[in-house]
Amino acid sequence: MNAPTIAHINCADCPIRHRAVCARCEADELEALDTIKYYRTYEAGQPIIWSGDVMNFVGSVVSGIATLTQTMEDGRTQMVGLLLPSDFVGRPGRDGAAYNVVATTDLVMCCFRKKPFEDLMAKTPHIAHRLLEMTLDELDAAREWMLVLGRKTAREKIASLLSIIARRDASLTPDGAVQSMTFDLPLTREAMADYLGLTLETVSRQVSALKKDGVISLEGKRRVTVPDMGRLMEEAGDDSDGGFLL
Amino acid sequence: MNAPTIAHINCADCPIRHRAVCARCEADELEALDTIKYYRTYEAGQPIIWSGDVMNFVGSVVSGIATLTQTMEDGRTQMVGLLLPSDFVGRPGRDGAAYNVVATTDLVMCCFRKKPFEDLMAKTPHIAHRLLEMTLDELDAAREWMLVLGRKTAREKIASLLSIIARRDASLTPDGAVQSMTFDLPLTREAMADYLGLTLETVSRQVSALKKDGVISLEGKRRVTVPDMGRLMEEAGDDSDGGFLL
DNA sequence: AACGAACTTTGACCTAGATCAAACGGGACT
DNA sequence: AGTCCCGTTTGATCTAGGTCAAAGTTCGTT
Repeated sequence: MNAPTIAHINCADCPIRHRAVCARCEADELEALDTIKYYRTYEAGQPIIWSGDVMNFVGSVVSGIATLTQTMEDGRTQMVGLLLPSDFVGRPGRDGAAYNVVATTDLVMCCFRKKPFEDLMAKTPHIAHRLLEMTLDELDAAREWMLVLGRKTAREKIASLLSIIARRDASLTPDGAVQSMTFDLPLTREAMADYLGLTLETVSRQVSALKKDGVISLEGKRRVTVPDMGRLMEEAGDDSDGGFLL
Repeated sequence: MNAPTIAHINCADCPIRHRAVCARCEADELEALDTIKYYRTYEAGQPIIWSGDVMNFVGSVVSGIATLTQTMEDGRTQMVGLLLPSDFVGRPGRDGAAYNVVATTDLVMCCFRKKPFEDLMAKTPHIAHRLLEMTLDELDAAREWMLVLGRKTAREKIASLLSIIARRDASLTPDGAVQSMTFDLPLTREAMADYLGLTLETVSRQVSALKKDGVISLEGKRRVTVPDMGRLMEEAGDDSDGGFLL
């Protein structure tokens, strides 16, 4: 049989180009994975897990978008993660979910029952290594977001969010360095506000301001085009090391 | 020979009670670790790594406290992690440091040159698993902190920080459930501000307010006693599920 | 004991973003 | 075509926390 050229820890055959590729995985490991995985779909708006629930599976997003949120008793909520295709959900070695996971668009997940996955992980070190790598990436992302939440102005926050979404979007259809780009905002103003620690009114105002200043332009409420990614990243307060490489 | 009863991924013999224990590690793995580790000390205020530097070691804190910070070009800084004894530093599989790491007190680190550590990790799956577990814990902590930064008021932020420090402190000398406790603040008001996304003046004011309201009392500027941990956690806005278990 | 430097507190004022409120799409129903 | 609903925009006002400034502590040094 053919050895696969692209091998992800979760799916050998998911219909997306996975962001992360594990070239080390062997064909028989993938086959082992194939025998225990299953797909599951969710509708837009449908909750996937509530914080505190037992979570008897792990998995990753195949298509669609989900959010990870934390909520205080009085209703204040903070989004702590945005799950785009190829992102991993769940925590091997722990039963309770720590966050609410909600599908914000129609969503397909590729799942594994937790126990078999953990068994497989114990047997195949590459999977654990890959998972460690992904978790470290997520940790970096979370820490980058702490800077956004703690120290950036509302305008910088919006620009940071747009820049992150654009970057993730671009990585799915890469063209090397990109100067301008267009994409769909997968989030309502309220969801953006929850991600950024702002109110939806402030989000709306700042989006309007960025539009007025020509940093972005809108087609409808959701379709955004960024004429100059470098400019956007300046607005985000990131050290723009010139080009926008992937 | 005696199998060790407490085995941490980094040190078999570090003079601290490690927060996290890996009972699965075998004696020979520990011996292998012993042969490649070394200790290093830093003075209070001394930088350990600058963001962007090549980092040719990984390690963990044995004693003392270090901070992980990110800085924008204009000087705004956000602390993204507080390294207490037993915390791990560094990223197997990546060369560049992503943050500034600074010793805030005199510090002892237990280090491994990165390459040998990675080799060892490849050979001993338990180490990778343990590291994954620790990284997932850190990710949870980072996400909890996102809620603090994004949605909590200044007073809640201070209470959250005190509660976290108290919790970590207590876990080093555990007594089961704790009602009241006393500890030293390891951070200046400025460092607290950088952690919380506030200014040092606001930190000072809110600490004074918590003191005036009897939530805490101070002995000097740094020694804090919390008469009622439950009260403190209420102030922090955490769902205080009654007792303060560890 | 006096001096300095670093850290902390407190006060007065200001502003970015929150809050409250009203109006404005735009698409999915009848 | 009308209307209902949900998301969005925009305006007017308020306030938590930032900014600027000046004292007060603590502690190590001469």
